[in-house]
Amino acid sequence: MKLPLEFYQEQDTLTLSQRLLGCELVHESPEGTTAGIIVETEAYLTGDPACHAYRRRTARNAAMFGPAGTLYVYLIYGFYYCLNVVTGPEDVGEAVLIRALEPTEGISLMGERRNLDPSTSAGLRGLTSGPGKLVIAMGITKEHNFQSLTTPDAVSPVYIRPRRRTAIEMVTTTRIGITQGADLPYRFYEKGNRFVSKW
DNA sequence: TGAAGGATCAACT
DNA sequence: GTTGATCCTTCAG
Repeated sequence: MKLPLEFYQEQDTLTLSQRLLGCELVHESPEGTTAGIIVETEAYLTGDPACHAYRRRTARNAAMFGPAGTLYVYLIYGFYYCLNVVTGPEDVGEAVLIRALEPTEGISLMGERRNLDPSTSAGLRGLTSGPGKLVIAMGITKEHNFQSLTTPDAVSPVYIRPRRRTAIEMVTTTRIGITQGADLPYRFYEKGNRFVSKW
């Protein structure tokens, strides 16, 4: 059921950013399985000054240069991790940032990880309504950097599967929290979904 | 060798 | 609306 390698290989980064909306991100962790529908993404392309791979390949951004369908996890502001899906051919540093999820599975486990009460409306929304939050709720760590979304390795499996739902209305805007390339329309989210981080 | 700054969040006023 | 928490990477000297 998981999306095959070809899904990541055969589409460019901007197309993938849009097509990942409505798909479901799954983590089969030792504590239990958590999953959520992707409702917000951002694209980071080569030649884009906001992209970590813009300057050159370094130890930090090396995963972005891996094959499509690889995970890129990195620390931001010293506190939080962000989760990216690597796209583009090998040796091309492009990726899609997953910015928000709508929880579907393992909600009580997410609540424990986030120290929130999912039985309240605010608590539920707070589980995954931002890139740093969803990484905590899903139990994803820096150990998942470089892991494949299609070929499980030693770390607990993370993958994305299609999820049938009615056609969504998509909104295209500029990206959040960056200074370079701030005018580029590379952010995509599901219109009206309350788990989107900001609208 | 050092210092600046960043794809964030939560708790303040 | 503003600010503090806190750490790793990068670039300059």
